[in-house]
Amino acid sequence: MSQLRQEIGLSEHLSAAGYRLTAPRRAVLQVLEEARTHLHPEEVLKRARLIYPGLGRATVYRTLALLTGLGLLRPIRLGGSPRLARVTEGHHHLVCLACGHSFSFEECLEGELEEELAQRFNFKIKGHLLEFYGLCADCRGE
Amino acid sequence: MSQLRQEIGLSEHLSAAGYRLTAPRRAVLQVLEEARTHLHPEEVLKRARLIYPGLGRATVYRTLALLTGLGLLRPIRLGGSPRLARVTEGHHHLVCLACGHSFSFEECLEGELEEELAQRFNFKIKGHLLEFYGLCADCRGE
DNA sequence: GCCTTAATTGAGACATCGTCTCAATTATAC
DNA sequence: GTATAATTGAGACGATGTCTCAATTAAGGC
Ligand SMILES: [Mn+2]
Ligand SMILES: [Mn+2]
Ligand SMILES: [Zn+2]
Ligand SMILES: [Zn+2]
Repeated sequence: MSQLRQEIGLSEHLSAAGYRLTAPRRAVLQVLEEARTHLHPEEVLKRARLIYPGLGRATVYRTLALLTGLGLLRPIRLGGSPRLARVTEGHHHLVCLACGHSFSFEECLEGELEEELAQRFNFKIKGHLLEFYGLCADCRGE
Repeated sequence: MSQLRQEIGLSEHLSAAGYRLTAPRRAVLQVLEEARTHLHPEEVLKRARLIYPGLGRATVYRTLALLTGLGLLRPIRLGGSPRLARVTEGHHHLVCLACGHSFSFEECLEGELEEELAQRFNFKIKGHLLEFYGLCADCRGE
């Protein structure tokens, strides 16, 4: 019996939590699932309107808040601008304080710490973010 | 000869970088140096006006941007609201995605990684931020 | 399939936050 | 002191995010 990894989408989570699956929400969810980068909230609105033209700004923000409250989404801030990230993605960045550019890396050291903190604070940890910040080569004028 | 640890203030950094030391800026710097928490930018404005009443909003944001560009200050986001932090402070938080409350911890694992990344990206690292996020006990209804 | 009903919606006013322009002020070097 | 360029506050402006409310609609019970 091959045990296939069950990929649970955002919409399954939403309805499992007792929220209605409406057309406006589906549009927002689709945009989030198809996004390959950390999207700006207004970019989510723009893209979702291509799927569901009448979509209101408030609905987008309401849906984003819903997903955040469920621990599925995470608002981050990269180089001054607000972005959205799936909680399960790793976020490891170097961010330049002068120009805002960011660079990604993959190393992850937080496994051990996570368990310890979860116990100490009675906290259900869903993800983490590690940022180093400083000045990039360009901004140091080198 | 006792080697006293020289505490260099923000204003010394500013003038060393060739910026003028004006009364409005001094007020902002004083607020930042006396702050015991991560301040909201608008809170900086309010407090600095107690020192220098005529202070304009733009001047505050301009000064904050200056300090950020020099790598002395770091805009962070805690539970949905923008905050300012001294770059040299450690920032290790658990943040609840539902209510926004945050908890601090002290453990720090990033020393080794820091050097490696600085080389790889030719980046001058000034500080870091480590956040775990998830759901606190209250928000899980326990 | 219909009905009922509470959840959800979009419009648009509103609030907050942050930026920009420009004429007036002022820190600094000489 | 003077010259000069940096810096300032006012206030318009733009962007982002929230709120209210009447209209719509998903979902469950029949
Ligand atoms: Mn990691
Ligand atoms: Mn650390
Ligand atoms: Zn840079
Ligand atoms: Zn919470």
